[in-house]
Amino acid sequence: MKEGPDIARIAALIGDPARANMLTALMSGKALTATELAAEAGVTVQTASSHLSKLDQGGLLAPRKQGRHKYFAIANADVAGVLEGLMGLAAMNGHTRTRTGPKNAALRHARVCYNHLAGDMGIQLYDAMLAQGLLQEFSDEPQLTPQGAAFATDFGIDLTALTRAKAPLCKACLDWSARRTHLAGSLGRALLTQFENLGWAQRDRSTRIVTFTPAGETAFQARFSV
Amino acid sequence: MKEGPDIARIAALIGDPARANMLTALMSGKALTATELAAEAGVTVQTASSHLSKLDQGGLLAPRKQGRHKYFAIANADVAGVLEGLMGLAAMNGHTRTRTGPKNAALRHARVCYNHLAGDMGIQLYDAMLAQGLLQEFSDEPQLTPQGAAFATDFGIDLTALTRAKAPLCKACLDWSARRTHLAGSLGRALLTQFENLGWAQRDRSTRIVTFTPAGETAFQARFSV
DNA sequence: CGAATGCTTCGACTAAGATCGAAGTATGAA
DNA sequence: TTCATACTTCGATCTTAGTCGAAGCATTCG
Repeated sequence: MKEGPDIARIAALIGDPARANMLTALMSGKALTATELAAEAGVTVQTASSHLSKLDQGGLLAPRKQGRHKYFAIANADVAGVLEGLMGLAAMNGHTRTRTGPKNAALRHARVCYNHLAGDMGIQLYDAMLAQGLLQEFSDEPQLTPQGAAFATDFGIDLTALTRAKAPLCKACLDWSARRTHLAGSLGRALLTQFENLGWAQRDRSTRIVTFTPAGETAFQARFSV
Repeated sequence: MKEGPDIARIAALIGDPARANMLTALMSGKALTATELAAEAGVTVQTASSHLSKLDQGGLLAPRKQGRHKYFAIANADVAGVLEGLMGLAAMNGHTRTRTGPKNAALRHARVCYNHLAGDMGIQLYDAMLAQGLLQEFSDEPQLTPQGAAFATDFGIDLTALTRAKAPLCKACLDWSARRTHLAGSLGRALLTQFENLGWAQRDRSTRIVTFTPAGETAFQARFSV
């Protein structure tokens, strides 16, 4: 009955528990199949299928058919941003479905947040890069310094390829578990990939947890100490 | 049933049409009473009261009692950011409750987006400040240049007071009607206030429309031409 | 070609919650 | 005090949409 974009429709889309669980699972950045997402949300495949088609129609998901599988992923960075924002709001107001346990502790320690590293280690990475002068904050947004660029190249990251893309290189992302800033953007993404390539860490398929090997943990600590 | 913040609860909060209308109305930055919001949403006061208490409990609103009135406002910038993000998503997918008409045209031309200027004129302001070297973009986030600081002071804005506050001075905000960037942050806010103080423009109480006087329009065009 | 797997459609059931009338509380004015 | 205004609470009704069983396509494999 009013003017303006129909914010209610897509908010309601995210507002269903089953759909929210699916979206949260997809925030790992990985594409998942309908059956996997059904398990993730705790519903049957029929129900999941109905939900997924609605999310797709709402433009929140980008489905991709591959043989008899259908993979779903978050549609774009805008959607991911809104979801992270909602997580922040929910965390701020204590509306967390607290299930404290080892799983949750691992999540708080190191996890994937739409393709970049979050959790305690994500925060440490960000703080260390600031302290070492690799990053600098301009009005709350991080900016890569010349030293930072040299470091990135030395670390095996192709900066020219990243800057060619339209996505911003550095972006601040607010962590919902600790309410602290960590590094997003294409550089944050490239760093996590590089951690994996170096054998320092490994992403878990569906839980968003990032597991560092003992050697990887020490190498990380040596390189990114505050 | 899952770990993580309960994103569904607050998304569902925004997802009800009546509540979404209230929130959209409050995006003007002005505080409104329960009765005004009831009219805005097209429901009775009883219903509105129920909705408002839920929004309050969810931490999305900041109510303030004043005599026998109760004023509601958006709780904080985080909430406003999520709402703008949702508007962007909705607009992107064509989920607009299109009611094209003079009212909508005025909205597209100049409107308030959580206290700063948006619409065509907001975009023009941003582009002109970039072209004149008052702003510069670092990784998609605007930054005030020394010339920009001089201009702001000359324009009657107390920059030292703004920088003292914790809120970022400059921030990019994506317009949902045109998908273009305009200036948010405390500077964007101060500029709109200054436009009002100079008698260039006037905000409408409930529609978010910003009306420029003929003199104000020409003064604006003279100062902020690309 | 079956057989098996992954996903979608259909239809019926159910539960959550939005809505409003009516009555109740609080503040301000006469 | 009495009336009026602003808001909240209660209770009943009713619509919406989430859910799953069953059946139907589509794709791959033996």
